[in-house]
Order: sequence, then C-alpha cells, then structure tokens
Amino acid sequence: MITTQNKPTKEKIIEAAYYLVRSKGITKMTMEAVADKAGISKGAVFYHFSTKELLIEAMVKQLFNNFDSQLNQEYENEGKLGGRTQSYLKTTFLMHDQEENELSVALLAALVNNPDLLKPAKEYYEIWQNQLENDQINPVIATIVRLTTDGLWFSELFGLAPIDKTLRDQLYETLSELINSAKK
Amino acid sequence: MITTQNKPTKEKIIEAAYYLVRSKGITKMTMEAVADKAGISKGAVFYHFSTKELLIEAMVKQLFNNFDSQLNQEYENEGKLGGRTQSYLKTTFLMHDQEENELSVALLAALVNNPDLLKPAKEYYEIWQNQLENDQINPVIATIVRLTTDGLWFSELFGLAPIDKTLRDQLYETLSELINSAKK
DNA sequence: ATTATTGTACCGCCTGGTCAGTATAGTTGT
DNA sequence: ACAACTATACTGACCAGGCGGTACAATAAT
Repeated sequence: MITTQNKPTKEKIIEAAYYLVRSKGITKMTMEAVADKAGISKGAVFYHFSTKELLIEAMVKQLFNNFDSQLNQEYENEGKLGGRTQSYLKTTFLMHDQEENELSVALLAALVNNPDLLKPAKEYYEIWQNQLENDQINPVIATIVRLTTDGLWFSELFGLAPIDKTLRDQLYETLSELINSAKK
Repeated sequence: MITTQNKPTKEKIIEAAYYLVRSKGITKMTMEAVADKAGISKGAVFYHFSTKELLIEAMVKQLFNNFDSQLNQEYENEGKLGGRTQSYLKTTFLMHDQEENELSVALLAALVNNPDLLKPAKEYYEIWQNQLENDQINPVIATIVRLTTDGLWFSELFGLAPIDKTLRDQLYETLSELINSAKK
C-alpha cells in the first residue's frame, strides 16, 4: 500500500539520476540537479533518499535485478547444455541493442562515490560466473563469452574503439558457435 | 655526492596520484592529498601541473605510451600471422600479473573528471583495434581476444567476480590456440 | 486532525585554484 | 670580487564556488 504510493516519485528520481550520469557525466549528478531534472525540490529528493549513497544503491540494485530476471527468463526458453552461457550472451547483446548501457553507468556512479555500493553487483556477478562455470560445457569457453561481452561494455563505457554493428553481429554468431562446439 | 635516487618532482607527483586512486579511490585523489603524499606543498603541485586535468592527462598518456611500446616490442619478437593479436594477448596478460591495473585506474580518473581526457586513450585504441582487424587472421577472433582481455580489466577494476589465476592461465592458452586455429 | 510529502532557505565543509612571497643557484655587469 | 639581477622550484595562507545535508514551514492526502 505504502510502497505503491512511493513508487512514482522514487522512480522519477532514479530516472533523472540515470539521465544525468549518462548525458552529463558522473560529476554532474548532484542531488540538486537530480531534483531539477525530476521536476521536484531538493528536499523532496532527500525525503525519498535520505542520502546520496542510498540513491545510488537503489540504482545499482534495480538494474541488476532487472538484468538477472531477464537472464533467467531467457534461460527458461533455452535450457540444455551451455544454456546459461547462451542466455548470458543473448541477454547482453539484446541489452546493447537497446539504448545506452545503464548497468555500467550505475556501476561507475557507485564506484566513484563509495566502492561499498558495488556489493550487490559483486554478489550477482559471483552467481553468474558460478553458473557459467558449471554449464556442462568447457568453463573456459563460458568465461571467454562472459569476458567478451563485459569487454564490449567496457569499450562502450569509455568509448574506446567501440565495435560497430556488423562486427558485433559476427561476434555474436562466432561466440554462439563456440558454445555449441564446446558441448561435451 | 653519491647519486641519491632523487626522482624528478613531476614523477613523484604522478606516482602519488596513482597511489591515491588505487588505494583510496578516485574521490580521494585531491590535489592537496597528492601534494601530501608526494611530500610537497599544494602550490608546488600546481607549479608543475597548473590544473588537475593536466595531471590526469599526464597519467593517461604515460601509461598508454608504455603499453603501446611494450606491445610493439612484443610484436617484434613475434611477427607472422596473427602476430599482433598474439602480442596483445601476451602483453595484457603480462601486465595483469604485475601489480595493479594502472591503466584502468587512470582511465577512470580521466572519465570522472573530464571525458575529453580520454582522447589519447581513444586514439591508441583505434590503432590497436585496427591492427587486430588486419592481422591476417579472422578479425572476429582477433576482436574476441581483445574484448576478453578488456573484460578481464573490467572485472578487476570493479572487483566483479575477478578471474582466479588458474582459470586465467587456461584462458590464455585457449585464446592462444584460438588465434592459431584462425590462421588462414 | 494527523500524517505524508514537498518547497525554501540555509549551513558548513571540501576542493580546485590563486597569489604574494621565499630560497637558492646561476648569470651578468662593473 | 662583489653586487644586482634572473630563473626555477617551492611554500603557506587564502578564497570563491559547489556540494551534501539539515531545519522547518507549507501544502496535499487520508
């Protein structure tokens, strides 16, 4: 009851925060700027997130929850040997096609403000890595798949020789084949 | 007077800056803290780097120059088909074994303060990616190698399920084999 | 009326950057 | 030889602006 009432404003705040980090850079994500972008006052922002760290924590958690559930959803349609690896590959590539990479944006915001905020992210990653290493295929191949997609993020996050669409499509296919050929 | 290792002040400043970012986080890399760590006054720091951006620029440039020359040095002993890819793989893995990953640390410091400071990094990356795509082997494989090692950085930078030594060694071998099997 | 939410005004701290001046070593003029 | 001057390296005190956070009044919701 209370939670449903809180939702809209809280989400507006989080969205505003994303927008700022993505378009203006992390340093411009001030609580006042967030308030302006969300169309409310600074006091209201602090009412919902009594500290900046709590806001960032919410950003990180939200995104990782989304990603994880999308991962699991994909997995159910997949199953079988190398299924989790296939899901990971598919989900990350899907994510990339849609808009900006909000995950790394949130990670960055967290890292800059307080590395402890990365904790939920770390926990998820441990789970994923574990799943990949026990996916009934060669764990080294599974790890290559994970790291390649992470590297894709990295390159886009920093804008360091980002991979264009055609090469990315080829990447997807080659990695997918790699998974299939690694089935025992 | 025996040659007392009296490093130039500029280097001491840069080293102090690295230390701070690496151990305390980016936010703690203030010009005052750098001065303290370097054992000089704040004014002295600004004497050598009239702005914080210039200091960070120096950090980024130095590291990328080092990396690039190490890359080329490795390449000379290598040559052949897929030589550049092999060099890239080797150099990054060597880098990882020694100390912390200062490259990404510098990148982060740059990104946080002013994305323009990434320019030299971008230029190098464009060159590298270009070399990899024209290495007389399947460019997709070459790119996978690059992105996997970048992903390795990423995971260490954020501490997200970093890869342990044994798996990393296996990664190296598998990637190396992948390069060889991609020779035409 | 009571509670939940939001606006306004403000505070204290930190940070990048400035500035006037100092110390020292080398150079020049006489 | 000696004073005057210059260049380089550095100090320490200071400032203006921005930021997270607070206090409290005002309004909206139940």
